[in-house]
Amino acid sequence: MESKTKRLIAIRKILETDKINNQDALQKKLKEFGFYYTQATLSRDLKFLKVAKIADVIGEYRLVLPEFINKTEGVRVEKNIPLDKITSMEFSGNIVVIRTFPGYANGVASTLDSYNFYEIVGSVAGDDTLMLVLREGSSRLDFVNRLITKEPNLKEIIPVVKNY
Amino acid sequence: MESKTKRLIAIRKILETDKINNQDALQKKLKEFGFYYTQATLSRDLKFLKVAKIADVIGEYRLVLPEFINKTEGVRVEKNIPLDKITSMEFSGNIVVIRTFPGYANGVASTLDSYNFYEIVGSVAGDDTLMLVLREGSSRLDFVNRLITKEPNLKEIIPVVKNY
DNA sequence: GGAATAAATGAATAAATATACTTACTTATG
DNA sequence: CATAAGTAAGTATATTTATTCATTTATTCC
Repeated sequence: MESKTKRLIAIRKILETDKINNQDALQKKLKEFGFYYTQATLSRDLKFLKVAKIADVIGEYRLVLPEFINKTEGVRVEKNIPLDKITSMEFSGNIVVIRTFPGYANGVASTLDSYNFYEIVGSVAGDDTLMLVLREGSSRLDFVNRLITKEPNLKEIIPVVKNY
Repeated sequence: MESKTKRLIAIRKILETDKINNQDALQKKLKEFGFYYTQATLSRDLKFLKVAKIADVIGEYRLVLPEFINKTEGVRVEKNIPLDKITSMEFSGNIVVIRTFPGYANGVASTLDSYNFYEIVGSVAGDDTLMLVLREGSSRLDFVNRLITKEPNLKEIIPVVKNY
């Protein structure tokens, strides 16, 4: 049917502009545009369109078109600067301060970013220093363990850390 | 709890390597790793981790970590208020970690700087991440409230915050 | 045009997922 | 220390979503 395509387009348009949190809401919205279909059809449509239902930052579910999903990171196509540019690592509070050879902080930061460690909320880098913010609930040891599995030769640089 | 973090990490690891198509399968897989939890808990975990359930190319559903979702096409329509470049905001300790679209962190930081919020001691920005240091005595809520009065549309991005 | 085949859809239902409510336990606070 | 406040997680259930099955509607190919 021609109207199927129309409906799919309408769905995409709706999901682009409105916050729709389930198929029921979508069905109602479609009605406003003159599309009368059952939930079953919408389920099939969403499967076809690869729409995802994801919780957003405020903890509400939303139907999201695939291209609108926030890739946080990890997809950055920068060559991985080896972590052996790191010269030291220290902790203070929930901050990890990492020193590198001059000029390498950004490279190291983006390498670490690309690993997308759950324990790290975010990072910023200057010239020879970068900082990571540890996630609340994640311990230094959690982070260190994770790091070592990725880059075992860092062991010498990583300070002895207690689990807090 | 410590074990919650461990479980979250395990979930992420499993979803990275295996094809998991529903919470039931995830629950079974977790058992192999010694994690015994109910479906309800996994539902909460997936919400927290922003895992999506999407149909893949062969029409099977899969649980997918946010950063693994393929952006196929289409570009998000960005408005030109600088703060609309913000994609997420998280807190850890006295640090606010703000993510932006690539390249916009500095712009956003200087916009925020220009507001001269009392609650913010200072900021640093990288490429797509900036950090604000909260003033001692100022709560997250203080900051969030202040921010919302400036930029109400940020509400969607700002996490639910308790007053500490 | 009409039989054969495929596609689209709804109704009913199965399956999967989210959540209200409760309990145990941990962490702050006076 | 005691009480409050917060967090984690299970149970039971409500809600949401996917699918099976039947029917209708379109498409293909003589």
